[in-house]
Amino acid sequence: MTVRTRFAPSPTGYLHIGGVWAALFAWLYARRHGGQFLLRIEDTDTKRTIPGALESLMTSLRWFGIEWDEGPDVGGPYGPYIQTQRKELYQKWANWLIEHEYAYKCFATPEELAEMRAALEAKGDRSGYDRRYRDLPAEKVAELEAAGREYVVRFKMPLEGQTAVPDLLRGDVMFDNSQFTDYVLLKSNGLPTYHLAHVVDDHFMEITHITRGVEWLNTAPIHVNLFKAFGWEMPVFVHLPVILNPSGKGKLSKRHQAFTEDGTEILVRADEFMEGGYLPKAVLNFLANIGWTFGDDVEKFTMAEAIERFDLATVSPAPTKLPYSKLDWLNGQYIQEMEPLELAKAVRPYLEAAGLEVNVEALLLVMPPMRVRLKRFTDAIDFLRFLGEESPLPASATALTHKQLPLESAVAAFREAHTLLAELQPFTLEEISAKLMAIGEKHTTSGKAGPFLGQMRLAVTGQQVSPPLFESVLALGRARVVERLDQILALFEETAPTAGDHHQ
RNA sequence: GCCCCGUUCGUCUAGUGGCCUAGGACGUAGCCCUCUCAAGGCUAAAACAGGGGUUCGAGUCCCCUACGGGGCACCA
Repeated sequence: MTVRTRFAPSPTGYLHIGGVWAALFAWLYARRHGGQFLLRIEDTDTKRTIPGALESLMTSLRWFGIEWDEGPDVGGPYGPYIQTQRKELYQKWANWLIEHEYAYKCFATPEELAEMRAALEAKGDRSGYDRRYRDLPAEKVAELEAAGREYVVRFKMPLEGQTAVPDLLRGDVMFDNSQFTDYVLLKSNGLPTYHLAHVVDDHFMEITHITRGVEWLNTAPIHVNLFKAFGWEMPVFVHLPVILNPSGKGKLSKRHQAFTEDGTEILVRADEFMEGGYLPKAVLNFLANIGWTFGDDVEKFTMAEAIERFDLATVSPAPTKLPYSKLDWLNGQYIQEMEPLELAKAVRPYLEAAGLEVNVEALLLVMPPMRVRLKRFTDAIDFLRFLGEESPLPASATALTHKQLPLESAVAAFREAHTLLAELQPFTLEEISAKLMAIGEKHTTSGKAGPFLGQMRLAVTGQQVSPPLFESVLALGRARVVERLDQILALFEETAPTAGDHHQ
């Protein structure tokens, strides 16, 4: 039997990172076994569907490279893959259940239900329904129907005994049937609830492994009994653990505080990872390490490699928090492997979004040393600001001195650097580096270039932190550097007009 | 309140009765390297929630407690 898994989100908003994780595991498992992975849209709560959510969801999934073999847009032999378009199917099987006495029509009005709930709760019963329409005589049912009364279809849960939910990660989980009531399968608007829809769909779509969050474990007995009533073979249940909020309590939710107390940023929506400057393969690698281990103490691997050994059975049932700092590390590792051109292309949109116009050649020149410095593409913004916009001049010339580079030496060194860079031939990294180094060693009291290079960086880029000086100079280009040094020398003039030579 | 699940370094995890003086990774700290920032190398601190069993032997099996999480809709 070919393995068939599915990801079945509701189009109620942006894709959640936990959803990506669940989809990834289902996808990996299907790929591992050469089966199919499908995308199904559970939009039976029409009040909650948000226009555009479906598209955004598919865009996100595709950005990650999680491709479905069957789904709303690609079609497939078991479609349609959008539940509201399968309404008749659910109604047909709801009727089948009624005919075979596994379900019944319940005519309770909202008011009636509210009263019932209150009365039940007063007795400490939170089930919300007392099964009062379960055994209504056929004539009475016909009568109410003839009167045009609205109704829902409820499932006849077993009144006693236990239901075992066979869970791949936990074994048989036992539930007393007495704690359940008769749940709604078909709403009064004719649309199914999750319970009916997913059972019907998973059966007809021939899903072999139901992967879903643990929040479904408690209602799984309904599903198990439904499969039994229909006489359908039960898929394997895999209840995936929740992903917890690292900043506080509870599960990771879309309404969250953006940072934890130690200052790490909490990303939740799939698109936040895209905009945050992460590589999809890094995020996927990161997620694959949550609840599952590649093995051999290996933490960095491709999805192709993961597919070779992925197994749902070894997924941990324990809830976890996302270790975001590990994502940054992984992303940095992948960035280090990028070709300069590739990196330049990846980084540019982020610079532009930050309002920095940087030409590709300049960007390319500075990419080799930048590879090792970026955790996310967005990190490039602060590093390369000087390339994209006029950087502020130091407040005064003293800012360009150093205890090993007093004012007079600084003036002399900057003058020399100015002359040098204005004329240097060829204007290459090797030349710039050798000559600037020499200037530094010559003027510094310690004879080390370091202090001068640091001040030179500040002078040229206006930044305390930048890519290595020589690459920065190269990327800025002779013209801009010389112009910049003109301004720097003027600054020295203001501060110490008598320093250096004597034109005034 | 009732029911269900879970619990190894700060975090993600390895571990399926002896190979565990508990391994890896991120993060943290120190040192080296160094033009800033990084990267890289080396080193360090850091965990079996607690209590009872079972067993020659328990992180590994069982029970209880504690803690964490989830669920109890005509929402999924």
